[in-house]
Order: sequence, then C-alpha cells, then structure tokens
Amino acid sequence: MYTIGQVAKLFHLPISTIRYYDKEGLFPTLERTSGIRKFSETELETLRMIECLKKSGLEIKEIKQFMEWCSQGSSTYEKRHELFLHQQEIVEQKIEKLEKVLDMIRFKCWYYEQAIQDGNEERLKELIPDALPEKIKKLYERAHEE
Amino acid sequence: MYTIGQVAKLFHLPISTIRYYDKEGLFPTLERTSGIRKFSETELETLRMIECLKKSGLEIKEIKQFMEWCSQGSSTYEKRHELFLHQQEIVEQKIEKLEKVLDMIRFKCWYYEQAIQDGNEERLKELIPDALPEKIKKLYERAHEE
DNA sequence: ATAATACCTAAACTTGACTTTAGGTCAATA
DNA sequence: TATTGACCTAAAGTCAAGTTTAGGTATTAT
Repeated sequence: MYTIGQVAKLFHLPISTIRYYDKEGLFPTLERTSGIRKFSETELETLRMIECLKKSGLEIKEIKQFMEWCSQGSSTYEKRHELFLHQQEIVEQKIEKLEKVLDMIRFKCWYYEQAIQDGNEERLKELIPDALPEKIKKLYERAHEE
Repeated sequence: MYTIGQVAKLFHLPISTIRYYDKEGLFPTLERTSGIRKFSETELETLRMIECLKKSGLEIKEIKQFMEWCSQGSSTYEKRHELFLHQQEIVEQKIEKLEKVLDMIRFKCWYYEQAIQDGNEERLKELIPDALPEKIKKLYERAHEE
C-alpha cells in the first residue's frame, strides 16, 4: 500500500495530477482509510495504463470509460480488446508520421550544414528539388509528398 | 500566388487556423494586396515547416522565434541548424517512447485474447510476470521497465 | 506546546491552440 | 438591385488537462 505522496514520487508526477485523475474517476476501486487514499498494486497498474493510453492519444474521459469497463468484469473483455487493437493502429500511424517528420528534420539539418559552409542559400536554392544528392533528395521527397 | 481559401484547401486546414498563425507572426514575409493575404511558395514551405515543427513538439511561440531567425538571414544559420539537431533528438525519443507504448498495447491485446478464451483472468493472473510465454514476457517487461 | 509535514476538499485559475461571433468591404452573379 | 461568396478584423469563447489557492485535519518532531 502506498500514500499519494509515495505514488507521486514513484511516477514522477505532481500530487495534484494524481488527485485530478482520481476526481475524474480513473481509479474506480481506490480505497481510503479515514479519508486518506490508499494506493495498491492495482492502482499502480492503472497509472501505467493511464500513461500508456494518454501517450497513445486517448483523452481522460475515454480512459475513464475504459476503467469503467475494467470494473464491470468479464462482460467487457471484447470491448477492451477492441480498444487496444484500435489504439495499436493509432500508435503505428503516429510512429509513421513521426518518421516523416524526422525525414524533414534530417533534410533541414543537411540544408543548414550546407548553408553554413556556403555562407548563403544561393547554391542550395538551385539544387532543390532535382539536383539534390540522391540520399538527401529521398528525404526531401518523403517530407514533401502528398 | 494563392488566396487563404486555396491554401486552406491545399493543407486541409480551417481558414481561421491560417489567420491565427499569421496573427501569431508565423508568416513574417507574407504580402497583401489591399488587405488581402497573398500566399506564395515561401508561405507554403513555411506551412510545411509549421506542421513539421508542431508535430515535433514545438509551441507556436517557438516556431515564431524560428521564423524570425529565417527572416534575419545568414547570421542565424547556426541557430537554425542547432534547433533541427535538437528536434531530431526529441523526435527520436518520441518514437522510442511510442515503441514502448506499442509493446504495452500488444501485451494487452494478447492478454484480452486470452481472457476472452478463458472467460476470466484467473489463469492469466498466475502467469504474470514470470510464467508468461517468452515473446509476451518480453513485451511485458519492456512496457513495465523503469 | 508549537511548528513542521503529509494528507484532504472545493473552487478558481492557467495555458495553448484554436474557434466563433459580430460586424464590415468588395466583386460577381441572378 | 439584391444577394451570394470570399475576403477582412477584433474580441470573446472554448476545451482539455492540469495547477493553484484557501482553508482544514491529523500525526509527528523540537
């Protein structure tokens, strides 16, 4: 069993955030002794899930929905499974988009390295887009497609 | 040259968002004819940069700073280069974190498949963490490390 | 005994990134 | 001629996700 302060340290979160999550109903089975929250292993796993689902793009409300399903038992296994299947796709798409962002950034890194060497952008402007070195051209194209 | 409406369509953005970016100073060289904004290729590339930098986690203020550097010419090449080097790291870290999130999600997908088959979580609870199948155990551990 | 800590609540405040509203100009179409 | 459509502004409103404030309790350290 952990107090809110201990949990805050474990997860590097402000206490106020954990209270806020509780107020929003994210710990449906959280117990208290004379008003004071007692966090068990269940709540720690819940917090891990909250962090995971938040990073995957869910809102607090939606996470609350999921936590409600959890406390409804075996009848919601299908729903929970579908949620994760869906979030899997979402996160895979997020990663793909970030890979594209990374190509744009890599292109710009190269661009400014050249600009620093040249002292201006005259030569570079001539190169774009067709006369770029092969590797750089690929970055440029992936970053500019659509 | 494009009107704001054309740009909005090209980028699938609401007109109000583009006006907002302009108000925040994100198009330092944008020209107008009798009050009406005229977007050139420069502004389109700026918009691509805005989207890229936003996805990499920069705030509008910071993007504005970058745009100011752009209009200050060659004296800011170094700063701009450093910004991209830094954002490259940030985005690489973001991707790593999302890979970890993905492991948690994959674990949960497997978990609920099992729970659906079993009709309950009894057997599963016994398996965690040591008696999990090798592949699943790896997902579980990566998702729970730290 | 008093002061410092760790906990509690309700309610107001903050922040960033937009979006909406209310009002107006100008050109073209019915 | 009137109304429709595309543009404009300033200012207010919205939304999520916290954070801060103001006030209170209970336990422990000096």
